[in-house]
Amino acid sequence: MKKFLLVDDHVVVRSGIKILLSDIYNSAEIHEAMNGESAVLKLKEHQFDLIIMDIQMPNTDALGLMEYIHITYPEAKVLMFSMSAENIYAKRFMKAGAYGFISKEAPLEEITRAISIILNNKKYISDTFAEKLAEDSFNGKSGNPFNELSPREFEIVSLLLDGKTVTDISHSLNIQTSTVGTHKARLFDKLSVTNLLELKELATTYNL
Amino acid sequence: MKKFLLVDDHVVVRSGIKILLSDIYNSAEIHEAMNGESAVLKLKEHQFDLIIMDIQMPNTDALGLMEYIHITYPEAKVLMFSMSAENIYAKRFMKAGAYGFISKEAPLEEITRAISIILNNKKYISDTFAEKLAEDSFNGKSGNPFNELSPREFEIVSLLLDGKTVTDISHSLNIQTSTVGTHKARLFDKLSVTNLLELKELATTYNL
DNA sequence: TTATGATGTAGAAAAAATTCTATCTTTATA
DNA sequence: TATAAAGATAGAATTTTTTCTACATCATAA
Repeated sequence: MKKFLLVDDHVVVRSGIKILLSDIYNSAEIHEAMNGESAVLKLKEHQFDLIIMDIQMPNTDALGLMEYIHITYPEAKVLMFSMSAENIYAKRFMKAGAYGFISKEAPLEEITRAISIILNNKKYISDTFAEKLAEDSFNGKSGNPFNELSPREFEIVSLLLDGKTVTDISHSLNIQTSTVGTHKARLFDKLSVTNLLELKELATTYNL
Repeated sequence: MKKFLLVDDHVVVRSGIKILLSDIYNSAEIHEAMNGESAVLKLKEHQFDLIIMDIQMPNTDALGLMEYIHITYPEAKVLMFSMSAENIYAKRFMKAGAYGFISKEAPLEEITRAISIILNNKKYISDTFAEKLAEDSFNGKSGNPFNELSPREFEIVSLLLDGKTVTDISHSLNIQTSTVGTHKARLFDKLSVTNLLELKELATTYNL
């Protein structure tokens, strides 16, 4: 008999997954937690076959929780659920020990497939995400993406995150705006972001 | 026998609500739509007792859909579902003709209560939302600066927060970039922000 | 009912940002 | 050490954004 733990702050989402699970794994034991705190308690009381966790919960640091679980229960298998499509967090969560990362927008079959793959002790990686990963490991990159930045790029990224414009930066660094622009384009590329807000988000997750 | 329509892009959420509904209203007929387009089709085919709709769906302008429903089927009753807590959107949706607005974080009882109230032809307003409304009318001004924005400005601020550029917006709204620029400048002024990051921060503190 | 202010729109001009290409320099590394 | 890769820099051309002005519409308060 399988034991599942659902960590999500939304009742309807939990119910939805619950139905899905009990449909496939009859007589499964399904526990729920609506935040990190109650998840930690549940984990102390039970040993789960699979933990399904939302990445965005108010008052809960999902990444921190993932790391905690991985360290405290190394064999625990966690499938991360994201409200939005595969995003910049995926890699981070996989690195923190998650067994899979999937969007709630994914079709039912993909969700059930992810679950069954993980229950068979394999990691689940969506096609689009796999591509990204392959690309990265091919390039030998790993770790904090901000570490890939050159000193000058890092200097500029900090100013950018401070709300400074390209022109501001060109003034305070005494270089041309085209130079700042070039740095900016290169650093956006290295960090795989396409706009300031994404950059901000990335910086926040790496608490820069 | 009741007829429901669920409009939400997430399978798990739809299933969750479905269970909830069929638990209370046995033999209810529950239809599903995963986007605005299919919702419109469903609406042409059936007459629903209640429409439950997510406010955030990719490729779907939920507010526009709400307005469309209200105009095309004036007696239709729509309960808006929001992923985040009651937020700035609530007021707008109620204004657009919604019968209720509720967070998916709400406890199960509140959700079922909201549904039954609306089925009895009354509008449902959550306590916290009612409080906010009262507060607003008491202060004359809202505590939330986003309420000062005009509909168009609000539309644009949402897209901006979505990482869309001025040009992107001008295309999707079929207006000139200068027009978008004007709106942007006015809304920055109203919100007293000077750049996108400040806007984002403000939006976050008001959990938009 | 009229005047006022907010709103939605855009043209034109100006400013800012981006892109592309090309140096020169520094730093690995075969 | 020679050579290639990575980094810092810009000029020029182009694209995007901003700003300023203007005008029509609409709601509303006097």
